Amino acid sequence: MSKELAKTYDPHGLEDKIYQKWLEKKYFHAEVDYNKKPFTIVIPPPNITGQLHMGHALDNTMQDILIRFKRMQGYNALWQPGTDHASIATEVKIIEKLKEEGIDKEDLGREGFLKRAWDWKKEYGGRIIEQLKKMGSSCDWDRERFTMDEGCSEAVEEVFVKMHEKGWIYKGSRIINWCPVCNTSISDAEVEYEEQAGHFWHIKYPIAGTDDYLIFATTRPETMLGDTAVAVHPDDDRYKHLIGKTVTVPLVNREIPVVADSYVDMEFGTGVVKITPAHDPNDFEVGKRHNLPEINILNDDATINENGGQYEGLDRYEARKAILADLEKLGLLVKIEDHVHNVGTHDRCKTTIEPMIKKQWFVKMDELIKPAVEAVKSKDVRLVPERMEKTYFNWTDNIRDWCISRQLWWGHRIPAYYCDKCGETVVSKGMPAVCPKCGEARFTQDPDTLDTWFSSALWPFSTLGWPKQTEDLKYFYPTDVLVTGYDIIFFWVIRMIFSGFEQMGEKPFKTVLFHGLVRDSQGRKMSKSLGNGIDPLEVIDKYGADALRLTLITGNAPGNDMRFYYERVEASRNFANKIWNASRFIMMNMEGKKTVELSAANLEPVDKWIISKLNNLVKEVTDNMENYELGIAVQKVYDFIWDEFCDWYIEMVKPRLYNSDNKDSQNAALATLKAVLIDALKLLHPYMPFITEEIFCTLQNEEESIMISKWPEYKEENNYTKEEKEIEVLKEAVRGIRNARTGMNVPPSKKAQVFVVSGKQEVLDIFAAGKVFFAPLAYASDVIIRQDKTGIAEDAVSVVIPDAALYIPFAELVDIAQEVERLEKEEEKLKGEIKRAQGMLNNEKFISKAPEAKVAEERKKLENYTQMLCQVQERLGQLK
RNA sequence: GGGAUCUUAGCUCAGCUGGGAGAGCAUCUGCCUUACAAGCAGAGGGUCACAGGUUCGAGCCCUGUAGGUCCCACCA
Repeated sequence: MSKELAKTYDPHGLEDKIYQKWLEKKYFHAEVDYNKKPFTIVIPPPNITGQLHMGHALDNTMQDILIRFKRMQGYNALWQPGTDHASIATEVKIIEKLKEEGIDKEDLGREGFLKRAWDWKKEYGGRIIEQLKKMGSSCDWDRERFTMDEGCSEAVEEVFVKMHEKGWIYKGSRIINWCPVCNTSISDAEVEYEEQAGHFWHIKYPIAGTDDYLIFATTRPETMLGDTAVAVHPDDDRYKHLIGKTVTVPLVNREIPVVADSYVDMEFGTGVVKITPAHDPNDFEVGKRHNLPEINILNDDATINENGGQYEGLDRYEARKAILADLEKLGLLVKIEDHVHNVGTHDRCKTTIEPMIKKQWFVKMDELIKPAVEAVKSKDVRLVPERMEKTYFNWTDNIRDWCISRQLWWGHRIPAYYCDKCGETVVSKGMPAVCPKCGEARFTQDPDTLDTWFSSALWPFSTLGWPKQTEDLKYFYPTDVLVTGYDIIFFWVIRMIFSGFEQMGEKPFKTVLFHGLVRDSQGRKMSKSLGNGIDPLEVIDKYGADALRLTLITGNAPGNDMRFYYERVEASRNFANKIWNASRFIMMNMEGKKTVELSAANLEPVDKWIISKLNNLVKEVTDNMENYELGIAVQKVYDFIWDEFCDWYIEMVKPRLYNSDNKDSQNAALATLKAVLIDALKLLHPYMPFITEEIFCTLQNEEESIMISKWPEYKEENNYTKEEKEIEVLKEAVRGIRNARTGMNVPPSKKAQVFVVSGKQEVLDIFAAGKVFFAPLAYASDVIIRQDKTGIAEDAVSVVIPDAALYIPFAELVDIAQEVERLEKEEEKLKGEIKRAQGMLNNEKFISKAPEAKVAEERKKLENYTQMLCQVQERLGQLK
């Protein structure tokens, strides 16, 4: 006896209860087992500052689908979870929180601050994990990791020391992006360019020893305090004579040379550029080429420093105002133009960054990147969709050294130690014992921490135990698929790939499956400031996680953005309800009957038809999923369940279920219903894990869980081509009759006789065999099968299908004029089809060049249509 | 400036290697048919942005044009 399903589908409570069961049974847990093939996914670790948003929901749904699919296929599936310390994002949050308490970061000191940070981690670090569980994520929670846990930290130190020894990590004075609010350097990838309305100030510098001037334009006049040259193009005739001369920087009265450099664009502005090597990346390069001094004019908080003379202490924007005012007084400000330009801002706090020269740690990229480029080129690492390769190479081709030091406290501290006595730098795991240079035993560790991506780059192997050579690492690495958004290709994907090759000598994953952004119903990015974000938890609360998952995965191709709106979730929920009710119906009919075995001998043509359909579905869906076409795969399952199974098959077997006289037939129907439902549920399970589990377990409580059941397989013996065709004939006839009846406004309650007429005995046999369900579906009071149409009322409604005609004598109900109109429409349609087919077949080139099968197909169609047209025309002749 | 991508039904989008245009929602009509009105049965609605080309055959491949979105570089 099976349990009963609740009367209506309600995900509330159900989902939590099921998830709890899965956890208790340890279904998510994976252990090394050489008898099984591994399938591994590492989660993109969410930030500990994070709340679940739609992006996470999509990302994790995709991963869960793949993991559940592979687990059912018999792989040893490991989904490795964890969280990211997210150094700057978290530090900013903590500082905000401290501010509310009236505490300044500096007051706490490093130790105190870190204690607060760990408290934060404790409090919020697990929040998003709990939210992921709501989604149904089948992560191996026993293996949860954190980028700053002991093992990951060891991995970071190991890599830093190794790469430093190799010379690929170095400390250097370079121009970097400085965030004056966060007080730290940031990498190029963290700079966001924002279009801003600004001005072009045209300024004159007096040429030394003359009364003449050089005029140039600038958007950042305050940087003139750090000018050490002006540059012109070497071929610019207007200025050739001035090369080598000097000009005076007003206000600070510094004599600086006029240099020639092809970096200058003659066409742009006046063709003269002021050069500030310490505060502009291009100028920095020019400065290097011409050996110019680098004058830093800014403090870390972007106020002017002692090099700024009378402007010292002013904020950068106040200084700008003051300088412009002073220039104007001196008559050196020529004009002001409105100018829209791109301003670099910090992606976290939106502050305008200042380029500055600082001593920072860098990773040398030129050699490191090579295997990562090669791997993608050779498809050793496959990007899905393929076009992402172009984005990938766009970055690798223009790679610059990676600035990895951050002037932050929350993160992995750089393992570099400076001798207190001689200042020697020692990079080592842990504090060195003595200075190799002077023998001193006291050191001070570098105060900086590492870019948060430095540790996430190691995530695929650090989570498996590296640098220890663990069994996990041997077995589960390289991982199989990485699922992530295309927006972090540069930040994360590339860095994992080169780190994998460098540290492990092997790629970190075989495939990267990209998804797009989840946007709002109007196509806008969901954001806090717009307030247009939809909380996945709210959606789950309203419609269930299954509905949310299905919504996120359908109607969307890999790497494409998608719009999210509630109507779509509703449609998904309706589908869940549909399956629920169909299952309830099947179980109701199984009540009190002995469990039946599926036996081919007892199967009727409809049973074979649906089994054959399912068999093809299994093949297609499996193929689609192997190719990461998740949306296509689930769409096919959806169509199969709703259209073929519910709307056709269940309706077709109802008469057999209600008639207990023929037990064999009833059993065959029940067995088929059950078997097909179970396999369909299995195919759907990766997408909608909760509802499928609930139904599966209710339906057959001998098995523990659908999630560890076997994935359906394509079987040659389940291929019933003949029955598939036969049932399609009946479906076609039913559709035709329904169509005709609707056209006449005949209500379903009004039954009528249906005559089936065909000269072909095999067609008549099909109807004879299917009569039991054909009759109710065609609203027939009786189905009369014969070889000719003698004795059928002249004014009967007629429906033409290939090789047969159906007649429905409605007597008083038939409106002859309407019937003629309908048949004429049919005639037109058929004529069109015939014309099309003839067009193709009359084309000699088509006959000679197109594949034979295609030509035969068209011939068969032409034959069918011609024959149908004949019947329609004959009928029309009678009626007119 | 370089690159990517999109333009398909009223709306949102699928359409896998070229072989008779699909779904969901919306609209219209008829149904409480004993699993489901969160449903059933039907209907209407598309020169697949435009212009060329390749091909027996193009929504799909190539070239160009227009418009939208995004990424990178960067404008002193």
